[in-house]
Amino acid sequence: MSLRYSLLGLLSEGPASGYDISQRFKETLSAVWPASHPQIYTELGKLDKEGLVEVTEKGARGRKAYSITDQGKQELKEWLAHGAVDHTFRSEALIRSYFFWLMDAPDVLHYLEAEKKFFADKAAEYARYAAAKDRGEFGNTPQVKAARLTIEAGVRINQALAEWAEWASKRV
Amino acid sequence: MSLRYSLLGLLSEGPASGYDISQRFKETLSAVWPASHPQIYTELGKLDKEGLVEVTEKGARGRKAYSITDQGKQELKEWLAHGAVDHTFRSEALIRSYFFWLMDAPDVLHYLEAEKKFFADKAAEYARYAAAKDRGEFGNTPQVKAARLTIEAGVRINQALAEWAEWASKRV
DNA sequence: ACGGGCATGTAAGCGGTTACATGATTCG
DNA sequence: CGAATCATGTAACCGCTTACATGCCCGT
Repeated sequence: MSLRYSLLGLLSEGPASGYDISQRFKETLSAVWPASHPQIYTELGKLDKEGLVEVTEKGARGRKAYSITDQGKQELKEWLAHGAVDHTFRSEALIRSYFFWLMDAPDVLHYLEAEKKFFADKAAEYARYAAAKDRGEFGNTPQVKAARLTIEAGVRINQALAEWAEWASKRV
Repeated sequence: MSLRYSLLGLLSEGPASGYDISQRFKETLSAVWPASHPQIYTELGKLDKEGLVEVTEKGARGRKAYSITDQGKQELKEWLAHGAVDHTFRSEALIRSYFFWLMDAPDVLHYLEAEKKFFADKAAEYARYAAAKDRGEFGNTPQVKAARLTIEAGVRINQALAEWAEWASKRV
């Protein structure tokens, strides 16, 4: 259901094609939710059939720009106001730590080193993006402000995990 | 693939039934990876067919205890040593922050308040568990030490998100 | 003895990934 | 003009969830 409402939310900012949405996802939302392009295209098709979005523009090479309908807006607001929150958390990378006892210490340290770097780089990448938003490079619309909050979560999670990797390697 | 290797890893600690594994998952691993019981039972069946695990004990009311085979051990070690790490991160709860601009400020604050509490509670729950492990209540085997690292990641992520919710509510 | 939770499963369906396919532009 | 990349999709498959089904054991 998450992708569904993500699409409705993104289309609330204005009409967009599948490709547009794919790009916008990469910028910020991908920090907290992945979305592949086939899934986006098929989901847009479903939303269209259900009348929650509609094609309002056709451009070059088969480009179809979708707009959210009133029904779509209503469903999105309903979800935001009353939809249950799913707190499920998934991280394959962390599963492995549970099985460190099956690995040699040097391999574990090597793994943790790489993980630390990965998370630190991600955190830095998101932090740069956040700083650009703070400088007003994307304007100061409510949308940008909200996205600023989301990206901050990305920064903090990745920072926390980089520190965790550091801490863990001292314990091995 | 993650569940598959989680099962092989858990069975490396000793024979266990589907239910046993379900319980052990809840204790620690569920902080970083969810696993429902139907999925566990079906995956154990598949692993059995492939010869990576085998039924070594049959008990009351159809209980089947599985053990990891040599082939299973080998496949697990191969994964731990050379398997690619998937860093995908999923959190429905954070998606919503991207759409705060569609909500009334009071609703947003209310949502963030609840989120903060949720994450703080989770962090505290995992921290209690970690403290018990540090006190040696579960022994001091390599397995317990590794699980200690995993649970620490759970603590830190949830702490980070509780702080994020606090920070975000000041920015609304 | 029987009600509630323990324990084990099966089946259907959806969400999501991977692989494949194709035409349209842009750039060197 | 050819290569790379942009942009849009389709199909098959798999992981995972939800709902259903069932028998056993324990406490009252």
